[in-house]
Amino acid sequence: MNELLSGLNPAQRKAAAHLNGPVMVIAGAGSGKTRVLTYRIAHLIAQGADAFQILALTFTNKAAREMKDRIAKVIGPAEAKNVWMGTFHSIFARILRVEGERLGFPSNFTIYDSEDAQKVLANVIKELNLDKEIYKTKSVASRISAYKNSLITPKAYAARADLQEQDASARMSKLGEVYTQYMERCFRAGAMDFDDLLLKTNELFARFPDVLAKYQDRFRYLLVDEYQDTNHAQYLIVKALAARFENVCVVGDDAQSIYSFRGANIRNILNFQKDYPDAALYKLEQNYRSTQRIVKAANVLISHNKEQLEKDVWTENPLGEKIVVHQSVSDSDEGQYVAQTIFDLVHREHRGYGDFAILYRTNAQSRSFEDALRRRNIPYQIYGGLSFYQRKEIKDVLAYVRLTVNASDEEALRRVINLPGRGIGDTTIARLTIAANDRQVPLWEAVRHATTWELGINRPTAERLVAFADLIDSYRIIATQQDAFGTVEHIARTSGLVKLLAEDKTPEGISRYENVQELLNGIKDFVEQQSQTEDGDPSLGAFLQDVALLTDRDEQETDEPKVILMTIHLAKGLEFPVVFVVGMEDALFPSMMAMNSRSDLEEERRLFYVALTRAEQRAFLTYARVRYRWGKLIDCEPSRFLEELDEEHLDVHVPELPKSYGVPRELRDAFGDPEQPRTFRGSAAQKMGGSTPKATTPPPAPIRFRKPENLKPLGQASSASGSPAHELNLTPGIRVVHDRFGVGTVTEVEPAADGGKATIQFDNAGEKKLLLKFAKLQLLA
DNA sequence: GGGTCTCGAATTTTT
DNA sequence: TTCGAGACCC
Repeated sequence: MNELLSGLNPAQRKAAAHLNGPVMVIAGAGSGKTRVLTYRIAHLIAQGADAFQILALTFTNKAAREMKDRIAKVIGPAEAKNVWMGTFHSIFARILRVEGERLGFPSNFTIYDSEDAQKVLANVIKELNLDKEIYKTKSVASRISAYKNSLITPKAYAARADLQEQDASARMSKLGEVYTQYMERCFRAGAMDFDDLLLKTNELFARFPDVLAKYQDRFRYLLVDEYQDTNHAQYLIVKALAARFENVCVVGDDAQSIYSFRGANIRNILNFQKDYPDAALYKLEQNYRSTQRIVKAANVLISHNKEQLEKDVWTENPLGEKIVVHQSVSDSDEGQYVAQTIFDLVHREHRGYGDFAILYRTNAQSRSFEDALRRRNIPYQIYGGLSFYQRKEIKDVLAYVRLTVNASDEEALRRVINLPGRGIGDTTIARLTIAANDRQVPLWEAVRHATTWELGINRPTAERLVAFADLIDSYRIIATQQDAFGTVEHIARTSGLVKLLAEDKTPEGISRYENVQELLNGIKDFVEQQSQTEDGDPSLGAFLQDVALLTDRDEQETDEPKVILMTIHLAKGLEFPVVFVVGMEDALFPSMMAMNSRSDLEEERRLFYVALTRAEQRAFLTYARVRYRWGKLIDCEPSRFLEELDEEHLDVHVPELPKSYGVPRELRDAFGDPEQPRTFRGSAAQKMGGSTPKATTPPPAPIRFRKPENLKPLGQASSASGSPAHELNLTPGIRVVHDRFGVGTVTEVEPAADGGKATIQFDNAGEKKLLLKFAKLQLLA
């Protein structure tokens, strides 16, 4: 054993070697967490555990893939293949394919992605004659998703007066009905959404103890990666599976919990020791990634959070350079500074472009960096945005595939029934929908019976419907005779989809066409891969299962090194030699939506912690004084997080503003208010600049990131005019409704020129301090 | 049924 | 500003 684990440090080794009983590993950033998981699995097998008895759960396909690869290297690919390793969703989808019939789902059930789910909801809302301005599909979807992640089924919801009241106060008193209908529609379509995969697994385990026992017995060793990101549903699944043998090892870092908006519950990791009182706790505190400066600065930052597990991350790495904090005049200026700095470092320090990452809070920020990088001919790659499988043309092809595999799949049917155009319009589909709803059957049945049921559809259209149904049936036959590649190629050719794409000669059209070709190549790869393994399954159904839970494809690793641009969320788990964290401004980072409550703010701080700890050697933090947002130029203040960093580790660049800066054009346009003396703009900026020259003035001015309190922020004077929120004339005691927090009582009002602030005690969301200028409050009638 | 226009909304997003 | 959805027109 010692030989196998000899490459680990003492803490890592203990964590990897402690095989029985509950174990929690708190792994600081860059502390070799994956290494521990990998060696723990290898060690388990070396100690005689059957690879088939090990279940390792991750959050992303990428993480699962990486771990698989690493384990294969340690214990050999043959044995590694037997370990059940994958995302929560893929593992439990696999189990539900086998066991789902107990819950009434066919084994070929479809997995609806978020887009499908929202379309179903939109239909339900429409059919229930609800106001779509109030029942916005997005917010309805996120509410339902939150319920599912808390295991609140429509039935459970019906028993929860508090939740109903909360929804009613958001003027969605029919939410329960929408939820019920939505579930019903998915069920009839033989479909589960992402959340269902967890919800139904819980239901399965709760209702069928024999099934639970089977999997408890099978998975004697559980490992969970990124445990801090588990939601309630995932938590309960793990708990249920672990109940018998309690050989459960969770690995995570509470300081990197950044997905609470997706239902992740940081309490799961904070309470692990309460759930398993005799749990062993190991802390991986040695950081192998970053310089001492970065590690120390990150520690100081995260120490501002109240809720956290105690740990002391340290490193033996060199001290490294100070973290540069840089002020820019504007967002475009910020872009230029970053591009210029990358250019300089590439030449001065002989770095490659691939050494750099630019991390931002919101996708919208990428533009100024793209512009600046392009101007300097610096190659870059943006991550995020639409993934391959979310593209329309790909989803169109896959919809045919889905329909072939599962004819009940309503969303797939709706998507392709008139694509390419077959003369089947909205009216016809509406009639089919009514017929299917009346009979409580899948929409497909109505299509199939278009000529036999009395639906009021005219003869030619009914015949076109039957022809379409025949076409899909013919695909089903092909699918039994050919592998996935053969079938999809046949579908692409004969459905008319490819022809449709080929006709479009615009650059976008050509790209769409190529994407479909790319999909076909991917299917060919899949088929070849499957045929190489003895128990492989190259069928269409197998392909669809494989693809339904993929969001990204392996990023095309280009040979050319490129500067990476991505959101901080996407950067979690990655590392880069040089990192720029940009847009370090209040209301941007921390996000405005997160500034009202302690827990939200702490999550933003963790997000900054994640950003900072991505850096191996150098980190740059930049902010701008003004920035275009929603088409308007707005005034910005440096992020409060910057003040929280220990200045000992910082190198603050606040360039002297050029003399000609006086009244810059862009500012004059936006803020030119003749009645407003405009000295303070300049003087505030000058003060910021004044502290730069490090050696000169005797009493070194303390670093100030924030404007002195007595300076009114620019722009407010002119923009303060009547937004509805401060016409409400709030006084303490008034009951109001907030979009997100629901109903609350005003407890305190602080008037100000810009609308002021109000403290509100929300019935279900606690006390919040809201800026009236931004909070969309409504009086409760 | 498909294109064009206007309006409105606009963190983060592992699956 | 930009993106998307929905209304509206041909």
